[in-house]
Amino acid sequence: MFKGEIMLDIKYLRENFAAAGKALATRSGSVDLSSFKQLDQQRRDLLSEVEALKAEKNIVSALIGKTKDKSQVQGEIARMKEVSQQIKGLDDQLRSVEEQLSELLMGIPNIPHQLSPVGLSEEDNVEIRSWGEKPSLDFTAKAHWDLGEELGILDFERASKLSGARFALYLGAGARLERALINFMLDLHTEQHGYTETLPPFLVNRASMTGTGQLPKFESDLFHTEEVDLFLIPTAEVPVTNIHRDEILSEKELPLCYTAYTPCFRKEAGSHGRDTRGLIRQHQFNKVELVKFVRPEDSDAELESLLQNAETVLQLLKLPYRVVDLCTGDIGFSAARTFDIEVWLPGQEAYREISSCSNFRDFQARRAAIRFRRDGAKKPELVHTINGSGLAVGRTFLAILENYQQADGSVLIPEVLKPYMGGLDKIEK
RNA sequence: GGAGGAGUGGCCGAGUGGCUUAAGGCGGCGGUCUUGAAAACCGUUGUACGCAAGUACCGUGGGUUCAAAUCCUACCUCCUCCGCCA
Repeated sequence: MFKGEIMLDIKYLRENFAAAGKALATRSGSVDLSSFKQLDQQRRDLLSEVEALKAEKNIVSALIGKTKDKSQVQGEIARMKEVSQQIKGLDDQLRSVEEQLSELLMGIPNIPHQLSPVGLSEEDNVEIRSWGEKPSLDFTAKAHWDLGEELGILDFERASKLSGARFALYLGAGARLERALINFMLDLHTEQHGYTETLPPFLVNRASMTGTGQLPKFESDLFHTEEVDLFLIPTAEVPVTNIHRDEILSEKELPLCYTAYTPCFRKEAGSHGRDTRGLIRQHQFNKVELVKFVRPEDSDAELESLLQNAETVLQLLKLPYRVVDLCTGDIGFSAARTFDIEVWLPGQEAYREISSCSNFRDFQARRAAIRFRRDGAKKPELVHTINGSGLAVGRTFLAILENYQQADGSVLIPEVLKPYMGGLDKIEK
């Protein structure tokens, strides 16, 4: 039953138990499926037992209803009273078994895509292409936090006074540049790439977080509001994907493509000591997200085109990057396949992630009950969902600072952003 | 925050304890008629689990009853009025 929710893929797991376990084993972290078979069998046994009793109850109750003289059916009434108690008991057992089963299933990550390279960690990711020339500077490249503070467009000290570590205060041309990037990205994706702009809530409920896979497993990564049971979104993926939760779409409206600018909030629990300086890892950052709902047979191609839409942003900004195919050990919980785009940062002499584009196949669609009906078909099918950053705005901002820095400490404005900067072509002291 | 009202199928809407496996209408689909179309008429039209019989679902969760869309209860959402507020 699992009221309201779509049955998790119990049938698939039942029929492909060994294969699923094997595929999941290539992921990082262990998945314990040992209790599945027993719970599944218990559930089915209870279900058939309780349904038989309910069928009997329905028939006898109808008979009692039709009988005018209730004294003739006192025996039936007494018996049904007992049957009702039995049903109540069995329903309680069933609910408990289903809760355990649901908890187990909700904790199982997505099965990796067949095309994802098998590997244990980041080390085994596969670079599939790179674009652009790394700038050859005839001076020592500065890190963006030094550049930003010297130019007076970033103030980390005051941000920490306001909120604490891992927050940033943008000032003047810096604030303007962040806003310019948001507008530039949204305009590009809506006007050139065919996405519909959305501006969703930044706080969502448990059902939404569960639909996309953040809950129940990753609650500790999320900011939560105390008085009402809501969470600050860690990515626009959550509200935007959940737009169509519990809906049946029609085949002709697919693919549905949305873009959204939102701030994102992450606790970054467990990353103490990493990227403590600068904009790389913040509790709050801006991101423009791309989200697609597609037919299953289109999802591989649609991921590729979404990836290109994200790459286009970097190409227009003339920022060098590479694309990495994540291996099975490095893919996130909900994703089946993920391409990361990593931008070149001269200040760190390293590529750093600036976008993550994933095909979730039917994983989120199942949890969030997002389906579509093919033309002429009777039964609805699960859609595939795809999303990716297009791009992380804060990281784009810092990539511009580091790649466009000049010997005198000033920073040039990329050509395509000038109209968004009121014609400004350089940030200087 | 205070006082009222309401949540029923894709949509509108009837239903205040048992011939409701939810009336009727609209929309959708199929058909009859037509040179074709419209109109009219006839039929059909939710989701999940299950091989099936069947079971569940009338905002959500509990409860009362042999029997709940219908009664009780808590919560959620929306509407109206008052207060406060960007």
